[in-house]
Amino acid sequence: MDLKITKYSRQRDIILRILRSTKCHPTADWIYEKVKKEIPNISLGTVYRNLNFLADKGKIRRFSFGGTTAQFDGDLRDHYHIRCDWCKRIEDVPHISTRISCQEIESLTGYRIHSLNLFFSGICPECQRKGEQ
Amino acid sequence: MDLKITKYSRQRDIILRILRSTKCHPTADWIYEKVKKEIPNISLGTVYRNLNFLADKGKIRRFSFGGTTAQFDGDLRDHYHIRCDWCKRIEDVPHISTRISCQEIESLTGYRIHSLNLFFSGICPECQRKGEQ
DNA sequence: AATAATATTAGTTATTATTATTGTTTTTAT
DNA sequence: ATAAAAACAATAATAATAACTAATATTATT
Repeated sequence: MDLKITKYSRQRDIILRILRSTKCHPTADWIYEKVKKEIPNISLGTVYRNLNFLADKGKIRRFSFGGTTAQFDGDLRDHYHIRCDWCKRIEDVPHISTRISCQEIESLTGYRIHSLNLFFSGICPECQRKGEQ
Repeated sequence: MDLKITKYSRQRDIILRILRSTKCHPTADWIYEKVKKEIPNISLGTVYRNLNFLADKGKIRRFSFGGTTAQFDGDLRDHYHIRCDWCKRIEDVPHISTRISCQEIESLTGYRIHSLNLFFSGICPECQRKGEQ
C-alpha cells in the first residue's frame, strides 16, 4: 500500500463528499453504490484505493468492529462509537467527560501516537425493549 | 451465527488453551497452525467456529484494526492495545490512570454496555529509530 | 452399559472483502 | 503543446470467512 498520490481526482472528491455527508459509518461497498449514481462507471477498486488513501493521510477514519468488513467515518471530531450486539447498528457517542491522555500513553509505551479509537458494544434501547432475541 | 453449543469439545479446549498461553494477538490462521500440532487433522472451519463461539460467549476477545483479518485475545483483564502503523505489531497497553466510566456511557446512550475497546495507533520506538520508511 | 438424541467435527465448497495487474485516460508541470 | 506521473476502469487474483454435509463424539436416557 504505497500511496504517494498528490493529483486531483474527481472520483476521490466525490467519495470524500459522500462520506462526509452521511451520519452512518458506511462500508466501501455502500459508498461505491452512492458514487455510482454520479459516476456510473466508477470501479470498486477506485473506491477502495481512495478510501485507503484518505485514511492513510488522516482525512477520514477507518475502523472495524472485529467483523469482516471495514467501515469508514468522515467525521474527524473527537468522538467514539457504540454498536448494538443484536441489531448491529453503530452510533456515535458524542463526547465523554473523561479525557484520555495520549501523552500518558506516549510516555508509557514510547510510541508516537497518531490516533485513538474507543468503542463500546452492548444492547441498544430499542433491542432492550424487544427483549431477548 | 446461531451458536447454542453446550457440549464439551477437545478442539475447543485446546484452542482456548493455546490462545490463553500466548502474549501475541493471533489470527485464526495462526491458531490453526498451532492446534494442528496437537490435532493434525483439525479443520480451519472448526477453529473459526470455536473462536466465534468463545468470543460470543465472552470467553475471549475478538477485534480488528480496521483491516481485513480478525485477531483474538485470551486475556480478559482490563487492558488496551496499540499498533504500529509501520511494522503493524500490536502490543498491550497495560493500564492507564484514566478510568473510563461505562455507567456514564450507559446513561448517555441508553445502551446496556457489554464491552469497551480502546486502541491506539502510531509509530513504535523501534520504527522511530529507523526513521521514515 | 446400551441406546438415542444432538452438538461438533473434518472435509469441502461457496461467498465476500480486498488487493493487484494492466492498458488507458486525466491531471499537472514544463 | 507536450511529456511525465498519477489515477482510472476493468478485470483477475487472493485471502478471510462462512456454509454445507455426512461422519463422529459427547451427553442424556433408559
